[in-house]
Amino acid sequence: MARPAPETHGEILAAAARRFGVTGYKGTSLQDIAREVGCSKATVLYHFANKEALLGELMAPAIAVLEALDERIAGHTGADLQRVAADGFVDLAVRFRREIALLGGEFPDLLQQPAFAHIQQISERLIDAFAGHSDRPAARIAAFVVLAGIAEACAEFVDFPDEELRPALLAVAHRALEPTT
Amino acid sequence: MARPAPETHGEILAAAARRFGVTGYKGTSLQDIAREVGCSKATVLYHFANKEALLGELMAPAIAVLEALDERIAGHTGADLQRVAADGFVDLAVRFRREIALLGGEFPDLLQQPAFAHIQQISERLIDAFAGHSDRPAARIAAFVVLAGIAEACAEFVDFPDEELRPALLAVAHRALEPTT
DNA sequence: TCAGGGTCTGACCGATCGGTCAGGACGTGG
DNA sequence: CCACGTCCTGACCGATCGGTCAGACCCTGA
Repeated sequence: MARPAPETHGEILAAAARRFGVTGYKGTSLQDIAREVGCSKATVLYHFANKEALLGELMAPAIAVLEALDERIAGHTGADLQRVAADGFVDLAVRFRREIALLGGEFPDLLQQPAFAHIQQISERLIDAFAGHSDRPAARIAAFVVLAGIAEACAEFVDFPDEELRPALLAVAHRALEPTT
Repeated sequence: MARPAPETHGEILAAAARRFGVTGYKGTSLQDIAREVGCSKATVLYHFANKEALLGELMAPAIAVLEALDERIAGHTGADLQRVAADGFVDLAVRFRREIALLGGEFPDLLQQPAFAHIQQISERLIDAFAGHSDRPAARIAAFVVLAGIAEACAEFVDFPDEELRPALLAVAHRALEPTT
């Protein structure tokens, strides 16, 4: 091969994003990624400690924004909280919909891993915000439907332009969420 | 072991449903299922041709009801269609939420298999019905959010009583779906 | 008593998984 | 010229996967 410039790291990252998006995390082998890059599996593991580290580096920007949103909603209450959470989450989901898509619906499994444990808690706080801090089952169920539905829709409509997807998701979110009592 | 009655078939089915629900289809091995039953992996494969046949028998009732819903919505139009589709899907999702949960978010992968290919088409017709036959992007996006969100919520709220889950899902579905123009 | 069919099992198979390791190729500074 | 660090590789590892197979066990009917 004799690559003059060591841009392999980025190429592996891009190839992994593509493969994860098609066949999911568990469904993609290091062999698959190496084949797409055109290098050996050992090279992939030279640039990344292991498969999980690859996923971690791929998700890092999205997670950082998610944590920022988590801090932001902590300063709001009532209907204001609901609006800030919905707007913030839709914006995040649209911006990072490629990252959401590449998980391929494997959120539940991946969130079990200790490295992503705090994301589970953040998503629970988001549900709580969507529900307007209400613990009525109907409010919590509606909040979950909105959160999960938006995430899935972002994975589905990956090729839609941002300026069309974002307002449509915002509209359905505000329609679906109950007004805070 | 010396089992007097050959009820092993049903025991394997029940054990598979439990395991799939916890670790998903791909994440559950025939070994896992055999261990839960207390028999050998070979016994599992004596009662079922292969792993996919096991899943097929587990999902058969839910698929039959889904196909019935698909036929039923074919006879309606307009706002009537939207209401029938939403009510029918919520009812189906609640009744078979255990089956939805045991797929563990692996729908996209599993639907690729030719055995489940027609389910993909049914879900597309459901989206179409939710959107009131509109091809406006916003309507189709809202329809997808509702469909995916309800499915995910059913998997999440597996232990909720039917009579509490069903009306809550119906309410959020009717709120979220745009009125047909 | 014995033949036959249903049930079940341990041993085994090839494939693939994530991951390790010794070492080759190559550019660079002393 | 040589030593060193970076980049990369083929060969290999143990584990696990879904699936096969010959045969053991047991009940039943002739």
